[in-house]
Amino acid sequence: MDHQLLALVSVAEERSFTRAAEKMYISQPAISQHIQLLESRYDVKLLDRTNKHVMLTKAGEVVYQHAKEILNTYSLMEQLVKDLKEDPSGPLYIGASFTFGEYVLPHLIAGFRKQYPRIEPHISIDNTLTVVKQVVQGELDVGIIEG
Amino acid sequence: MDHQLLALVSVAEERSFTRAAEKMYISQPAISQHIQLLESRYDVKLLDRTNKHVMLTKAGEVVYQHAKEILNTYSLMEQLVKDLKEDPSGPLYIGASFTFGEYVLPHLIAGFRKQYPRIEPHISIDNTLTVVKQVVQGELDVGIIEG
DNA sequence: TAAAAATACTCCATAGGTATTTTAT
DNA sequence: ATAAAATACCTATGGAGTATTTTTA
Repeated sequence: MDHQLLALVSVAEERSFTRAAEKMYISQPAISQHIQLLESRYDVKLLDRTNKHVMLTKAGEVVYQHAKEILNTYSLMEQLVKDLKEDPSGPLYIGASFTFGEYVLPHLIAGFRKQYPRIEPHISIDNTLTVVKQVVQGELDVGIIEG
Repeated sequence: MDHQLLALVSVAEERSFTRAAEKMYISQPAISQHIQLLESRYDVKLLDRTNKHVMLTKAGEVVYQHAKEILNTYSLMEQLVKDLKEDPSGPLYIGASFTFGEYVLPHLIAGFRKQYPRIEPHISIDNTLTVVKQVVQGELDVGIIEG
Protein backbone atom coordinates (compact mmCIF):
# COMPACT_ATOMS: atom_id res chain seq x y z
CA MET A 1 0.00 0.00 0.00
CA ASP A 2 1.01 3.61 0.29
CA HIS A 3 0.77 4.83 3.85
CA GLN A 4 0.99 8.49 2.87
CA LEU A 5 -1.98 8.25 0.51
CA LEU A 6 -3.89 6.22 3.08
CA ALA A 7 -3.27 8.98 5.60
CA LEU A 8 -4.43 11.70 3.22
CA VAL A 9 -7.63 9.82 2.40
CA SER A 10 -8.30 9.15 6.04
CA VAL A 11 -7.73 12.78 7.09
CA ALA A 12 -9.89 14.06 4.23
CA GLU A 13 -12.75 11.76 5.17
CA GLU A 14 -12.48 12.28 8.91
CA ARG A 15 -11.71 16.01 8.53
CA SER A 16 -9.28 15.61 11.41
CA PHE A 17 -5.73 14.38 11.95
CA THR A 18 -6.56 12.96 15.35
CA ARG A 19 -9.59 10.97 14.20
CA ALA A 20 -7.70 9.78 11.13
CA ALA A 21 -4.97 8.49 13.44
CA GLU A 22 -7.49 6.63 15.56
CA LYS A 23 -9.15 5.12 12.51
CA MET A 24 -5.77 3.93 11.20
CA TYR A 25 -4.55 2.73 14.62
CA ILE A 26 -1.42 4.87 14.44
CA SER A 27 -0.37 7.98 16.35
CA GLN A 28 -1.38 11.53 15.43
CA PRO A 29 2.21 12.66 14.78
CA ALA A 30 2.59 9.81 12.30
CA ILE A 31 -0.33 11.29 10.35
CA SER A 32 1.24 14.75 10.47
CA GLN A 33 4.46 13.33 9.08
CA HIS A 34 2.73 11.51 6.24
CA ILE A 35 0.92 14.66 5.16
CA GLN A 36 4.08 16.74 5.44
CA LEU A 37 6.04 14.24 3.37
CA LEU A 38 3.38 14.23 0.66
CA GLU A 39 3.26 18.02 0.63
CA SER A 40 7.01 18.39 0.42
CA ARG A 41 7.32 15.73 -2.26
CA TYR A 42 4.80 17.46 -4.53
CA ASP A 43 5.79 20.88 -3.21
CA VAL A 44 2.16 21.88 -2.77
CA LYS A 45 -0.22 22.28 0.15
CA LEU A 46 -2.84 19.51 0.25
CA LEU A 47 -4.78 20.46 3.36
CA ASP A 48 -5.83 23.79 4.85
CA ARG A 49 -5.79 23.18 8.57
CA THR A 50 -6.51 25.20 11.64
CA ASN A 51 -6.97 23.39 14.93
CA LYS A 52 -10.72 23.26 14.39
CA HIS A 53 -11.16 22.57 10.68
CA VAL A 54 -9.27 20.53 8.10
CA MET A 55 -10.11 21.00 4.42
CA LEU A 56 -8.67 19.75 1.16
CA THR A 57 -7.04 22.31 -1.14
CA LYS A 58 -7.55 22.00 -4.89
CA ALA A 59 -4.37 19.98 -5.19
CA GLY A 60 -5.56 17.95 -2.21
CA GLU A 61 -8.80 17.13 -4.04
CA VAL A 62 -6.84 15.84 -7.01
CA VAL A 63 -4.61 13.69 -4.83
CA TYR A 64 -7.60 12.44 -2.82
CA GLN A 65 -9.53 11.31 -5.91
CA HIS A 66 -6.59 9.48 -7.41
CA ALA A 67 -5.47 8.07 -4.07
CA LYS A 68 -8.87 6.39 -3.73
CA GLU A 69 -8.45 4.81 -7.12
CA ILE A 70 -4.89 3.71 -6.41
CA LEU A 71 -5.81 2.21 -3.04
CA ASN A 72 -8.81 0.42 -4.55
CA THR A 73 -6.59 -1.13 -7.18
CA TYR A 74 -4.13 -2.24 -4.50
CA SER A 75 -6.96 -3.87 -2.57
CA LEU A 76 -8.33 -5.63 -5.62
CA MET A 77 -4.86 -6.84 -6.56
CA GLU A 78 -4.19 -8.18 -3.09
CA GLN A 79 -7.53 -9.93 -2.98
CA LEU A 80 -6.93 -11.57 -6.35
CA VAL A 81 -3.46 -12.71 -5.36
CA LYS A 82 -4.84 -14.14 -2.14
CA ASP A 83 -7.62 -15.98 -4.00
CA LEU A 84 -5.12 -17.34 -6.46
CA LYS A 85 -2.84 -18.49 -3.65
CA GLU A 86 -5.68 -20.22 -1.87
CA ASP A 87 -7.02 -21.68 -5.08
CA PRO A 88 -7.14 -25.37 -4.19
CA SER A 89 -5.46 -27.69 -6.64
CA GLY A 90 -4.22 -31.26 -6.87
CA PRO A 91 -5.92 -34.64 -6.59
CA LEU A 92 -8.97 -35.19 -4.42
CA TYR A 93 -9.99 -38.77 -3.72
CA ILE A 94 -13.69 -39.23 -3.30
CA GLY A 95 -15.44 -42.43 -2.38
CA ALA A 96 -19.19 -42.94 -2.52
CA SER A 97 -21.66 -45.75 -2.10
CA PHE A 98 -23.49 -47.13 -5.10
CA THR A 99 -26.75 -45.21 -5.40
CA PHE A 100 -25.36 -41.81 -4.49
CA GLY A 101 -22.22 -42.35 -6.53
CA GLU A 102 -24.15 -43.44 -9.60
CA TYR A 103 -26.91 -40.84 -9.68
CA VAL A 104 -25.99 -37.74 -7.65
CA LEU A 105 -22.20 -37.44 -7.62
CA PRO A 106 -21.70 -36.85 -11.36
CA HIS A 107 -23.81 -33.68 -11.22
CA LEU A 108 -22.06 -32.43 -8.11
CA ILE A 109 -18.67 -33.01 -9.69
CA ALA A 110 -19.64 -31.14 -12.85
CA GLY A 111 -20.44 -27.98 -10.89
CA PHE A 112 -17.47 -28.45 -8.61
CA ARG A 113 -15.03 -28.57 -11.50
CA LYS A 114 -16.23 -25.23 -12.75
CA GLN A 115 -15.48 -23.58 -9.41
CA TYR A 116 -12.19 -25.37 -8.74
CA PRO A 117 -10.78 -26.23 -12.15
CA ARG A 118 -7.39 -27.15 -10.73
CA ILE A 119 -8.77 -29.89 -8.54
CA GLU A 120 -8.67 -33.35 -10.09
CA PRO A 121 -11.42 -35.46 -8.54
CA HIS A 122 -10.88 -39.23 -8.47
CA ILE A 123 -14.09 -41.12 -7.78
CA SER A 124 -14.39 -44.65 -6.58
CA ILE A 125 -17.69 -46.38 -5.91
CA ASP A 126 -17.97 -49.05 -3.26
CA ASN A 127 -20.24 -50.24 -0.49
CA THR A 128 -20.62 -48.12 2.63
CA LEU A 129 -18.35 -50.25 4.80
CA THR A 130 -15.48 -50.18 2.32
CA VAL A 131 -15.78 -46.43 1.92
CA VAL A 132 -15.63 -45.91 5.68
CA LYS A 133 -12.58 -48.16 5.96
CA GLN A 134 -10.76 -46.30 3.18
CA VAL A 135 -11.48 -42.91 4.76
CA VAL A 136 -10.14 -44.15 8.10
CA GLN A 137 -7.01 -45.49 6.43
CA GLY A 138 -6.45 -42.22 4.56
CA GLU A 139 -6.90 -43.77 1.14
CA LEU A 140 -9.81 -41.40 0.48
CA ASP A 141 -9.95 -37.64 1.17
CA VAL A 142 -13.71 -37.65 1.23
CA GLY A 143 -16.23 -40.41 1.67
CA ILE A 144 -19.94 -40.08 1.00
CA ILE A 145 -22.19 -42.63 2.64
CA GLU A 146 -25.87 -43.05 3.23
CA GLY A 147 -27.70 -43.70 6.50
CA MET B 1 5.38 5.78 -6.54
CA ASP B 2 5.94 2.22 -5.46
CA HIS B 3 9.46 1.07 -6.19
CA GLN B 4 8.62 -2.57 -5.70
CA LEU B 5 5.83 -2.53 -8.26
CA LEU B 6 8.01 -0.51 -10.64
CA ALA B 7 10.69 -3.18 -10.30
CA LEU B 8 8.24 -6.01 -10.99
CA VAL B 9 6.87 -4.28 -14.09
CA SER B 10 10.35 -3.55 -15.34
CA VAL B 11 11.58 -7.11 -14.81
CA ALA B 12 8.46 -8.53 -16.45
CA GLU B 13 8.89 -6.33 -19.51
CA GLU B 14 12.65 -6.77 -19.81
CA ARG B 15 12.48 -10.45 -18.85
CA SER B 16 15.70 -9.89 -16.92
CA PHE B 17 16.74 -8.52 -13.52
CA THR B 18 19.93 -7.05 -14.94
CA ARG B 19 18.25 -5.20 -17.82
CA ALA B 20 15.48 -4.00 -15.52
CA ALA B 21 18.14 -2.56 -13.23
CA GLU B 22 19.80 -0.75 -16.13
CA LYS B 23 16.49 0.65 -17.33
CA MET B 24 15.68 1.92 -13.85
CA TYR B 25 19.20 3.22 -13.21
CA ILE B 26 19.55 1.22 -10.03
CA SER B 27 21.70 -1.80 -9.15
CA GLN B 28 20.75 -5.42 -9.90
CA PRO B 29 20.71 -6.42 -6.20
CA ALA B 30 18.23 -3.61 -5.54
CA ILE B 31 15.91 -5.26 -8.05
CA SER B 32 16.37 -8.64 -6.40
CA GLN B 33 15.45 -7.13 -3.06
CA HIS B 34 12.31 -5.46 -4.39
CA ILE B 35 11.07 -8.70 -5.90
CA GLN B 36 11.91 -10.65 -2.76
CA LEU B 37 10.08 -8.13 -0.56
CA LEU B 38 7.01 -8.30 -2.80
CA GLU B 39 7.08 -12.08 -2.78
CA SER B 40 7.47 -12.32 0.96
CA ARG B 41 4.78 -9.70 1.60
CA TYR B 42 2.20 -11.61 -0.47
CA ASP B 43 3.77 -14.93 0.41
CA VAL B 44 3.67 -16.08 -3.20
CA LYS B 45 6.21 -16.49 -5.98
CA LEU B 46 5.82 -13.82 -8.68
CA LEU B 47 8.62 -14.76 -11.04
CA ASP B 48 10.02 -18.09 -12.20
CA ARG B 49 13.69 -17.35 -12.74
CA THR B 50 16.67 -19.30 -13.87
CA ASN B 51 19.80 -17.44 -14.94
CA LYS B 52 18.66 -17.46 -18.57
CA HIS B 53 14.92 -16.92 -18.43
CA VAL B 54 12.59 -14.89 -16.24
CA MET B 55 8.84 -15.47 -16.47
CA LEU B 56 5.80 -14.27 -14.58
CA THR B 57 3.88 -16.81 -12.54
CA LYS B 58 0.08 -16.62 -12.47
CA ALA B 59 0.21 -14.47 -9.34
CA GLY B 60 2.90 -12.41 -11.05
CA GLU B 61 0.57 -11.77 -13.99
CA VAL B 62 -2.11 -10.48 -11.64
CA VAL B 63 0.33 -8.18 -9.86
CA TYR B 64 1.80 -7.01 -13.16
CA GLN B 65 -1.57 -6.02 -14.62
CA HIS B 66 -2.66 -4.13 -11.53
CA ALA B 67 0.76 -2.59 -11.00
CA LYS B 68 0.53 -1.04 -14.45
CA GLU B 69 -2.81 0.47 -13.57
CA ILE B 70 -1.61 1.72 -10.19
CA LEU B 71 1.52 3.29 -11.68
CA ASN B 72 -0.50 4.93 -14.44
CA THR B 73 -2.80 6.47 -11.88
CA TYR B 74 0.20 7.75 -9.91
CA SER B 75 1.60 9.35 -13.06
CA LEU B 76 -1.69 10.96 -13.97
CA MET B 77 -2.13 12.26 -10.43
CA GLU B 78 1.36 13.72 -10.35
CA GLN B 79 0.89 15.37 -13.71
CA LEU B 80 -2.42 16.91 -12.63
CA VAL B 81 -0.93 18.22 -9.40
CA LYS B 82 1.98 19.71 -11.32
CA ASP B 83 -0.36 21.35 -13.84
CA LEU B 84 -2.47 22.75 -11.04
CA LYS B 85 0.59 24.09 -9.25
CA GLU B 86 1.90 25.72 -12.41
CA ASP B 87 -1.52 26.99 -13.44
CA PRO B 88 -0.83 30.68 -13.92
CA SER B 89 -3.25 33.05 -12.23
CA GLY B 90 -3.55 36.69 -11.25
CA PRO B 91 -3.47 39.93 -13.19
CA LEU B 92 -1.49 40.35 -16.39
CA TYR B 93 -0.90 43.86 -17.65
CA ILE B 94 -0.70 44.08 -21.40
CA GLY B 95 0.06 47.20 -23.39
CA ALA B 96 -0.26 47.47 -27.17
CA SER B 97 -0.01 50.09 -29.84
CA PHE B 98 -3.15 51.30 -31.61
CA THR B 99 -3.55 49.17 -34.73
CA PHE B 100 -2.51 45.89 -33.15
CA GLY B 101 -4.40 46.59 -29.95
CA GLU B 102 -7.58 47.47 -31.79
CA TYR B 103 -7.73 44.70 -34.36
CA VAL B 104 -5.58 41.74 -33.36
CA LEU B 105 -5.37 41.68 -29.56
CA PRO B 106 -9.06 41.01 -28.82
CA HIS B 107 -8.97 37.73 -30.75
CA LEU B 108 -5.74 36.67 -29.09
CA ILE B 109 -7.17 37.43 -25.66
CA ALA B 110 -10.32 35.46 -26.33
CA GLY B 111 -8.32 32.30 -27.05
CA PHE B 112 -5.91 33.00 -24.23
CA ARG B 113 -8.66 33.19 -21.63
CA LYS B 114 -9.88 29.76 -22.56
CA GLN B 115 -6.49 28.25 -21.90
CA TYR B 116 -5.69 30.24 -18.74
CA PRO B 117 -9.03 31.09 -17.19
CA ARG B 118 -7.47 32.26 -13.95
CA ILE B 119 -5.43 34.99 -15.61
CA GLU B 120 -7.07 38.41 -15.65
CA PRO B 121 -5.72 40.37 -18.61
CA HIS B 122 -5.70 44.17 -18.34
CA ILE B 123 -5.23 45.86 -21.68
CA SER B 124 -4.13 49.42 -22.28
CA ILE B 125 -3.66 50.90 -25.72
CA ASP B 126 -1.07 53.59 -26.27
CA ASN B 127 1.54 54.69 -28.76
CA THR B 128 4.69 52.60 -29.15
CA LEU B 129 6.94 54.91 -27.12
CA THR B 130 4.61 55.01 -24.14
CA VAL B 131 4.26 51.23 -24.19
CA VAL B 132 8.03 50.80 -24.21
CA LYS B 133 8.43 53.23 -21.32
CA GLN B 134 5.77 51.44 -19.25
CA VAL B 135 7.38 48.06 -19.84
CA VAL B 136 10.77 49.44 -18.77
CA GLN B 137 9.22 50.93 -15.62
CA GLY B 138 7.46 47.66 -14.78
CA GLU B 139 3.97 49.12 -15.15
CA LEU B 140 3.21 46.56 -17.85
CA ASP B 141 3.98 42.83 -17.79
CA VAL B 142 3.87 42.59 -21.56
CA GLY B 143 4.12 45.21 -24.26
CA ILE B 144 3.28 44.59 -27.89
CA ILE B 145 4.77 47.03 -30.36
CA GLU B 146 5.15 47.19 -34.11
CA GLY B 147 8.29 47.82 -36.10
C1' DT C 1 32.61 -21.44 -17.87
C1' DA C 2 30.48 -17.21 -18.06
C1' DA C 3 26.53 -14.51 -17.47
C1' DA C 4 22.76 -13.79 -14.37
C1' DA C 5 20.59 -13.85 -9.92
C1' DA C 6 21.40 -14.21 -4.95
C1' DT C 7 23.94 -12.95 -0.55
C1' DA C 8 26.31 -10.14 2.54
C1' DC C 9 27.38 -6.19 4.28
C1' DT C 10 26.71 -0.74 4.79
C1' DC C 11 24.19 3.70 4.57
C1' DC C 12 20.30 6.93 4.50
C1' DA C 13 15.33 7.95 4.27
C1' DT C 14 10.74 6.68 5.58
C1' DA C 15 7.27 4.80 8.92
C1' DG C 16 6.37 4.28 13.37
C1' DG C 17 6.50 5.37 18.37
C1' DT C 18 6.31 8.73 23.01
C1' DA C 19 6.72 13.15 25.14
C1' DT C 20 6.17 17.84 24.67
C1' DT C 21 5.22 22.43 22.70
C1' DT C 22 2.68 25.62 19.86
C1' DT C 23 -1.54 27.50 18.19
C1' DA C 24 -6.21 29.09 17.43
C1' DT C 25 -11.08 29.16 19.19
C1' DA D 1 -8.24 27.16 28.56
C1' DT D 2 -8.18 23.46 25.82
C1' DA D 3 -8.24 20.52 22.14
C1' DA D 4 -5.77 19.77 17.98
C1' DA D 5 -1.75 19.96 15.08
C1' DA D 6 3.25 20.54 15.12
C1' DT D 7 7.88 19.59 16.84
C1' DA D 8 11.57 16.94 18.83
C1' DC D 9 13.55 12.89 19.53
C1' DC D 10 14.16 7.74 19.13
C1' DT D 11 13.93 3.01 16.73
C1' DA D 12 13.07 -0.29 12.99
C1' DT D 13 12.51 -1.38 8.29
C1' DG D 14 12.78 -0.44 3.33
C1' DG D 15 15.50 1.32 -0.67
C1' DA D 16 19.89 1.95 -2.35
C1' DG D 17 24.81 1.06 -2.88
C1' DT D 18 29.44 -2.10 -3.62
C1' DA D 19 31.70 -6.48 -3.36
C1' DT D 20 31.23 -11.22 -3.66
C1' DT D 21 29.30 -15.87 -4.14
C1' DT D 22 26.15 -19.25 -6.14
C1' DT D 23 23.81 -21.20 -9.90
C1' DT D 24 22.59 -23.18 -14.46
C1' DA D 25 22.23 -23.20 -19.57
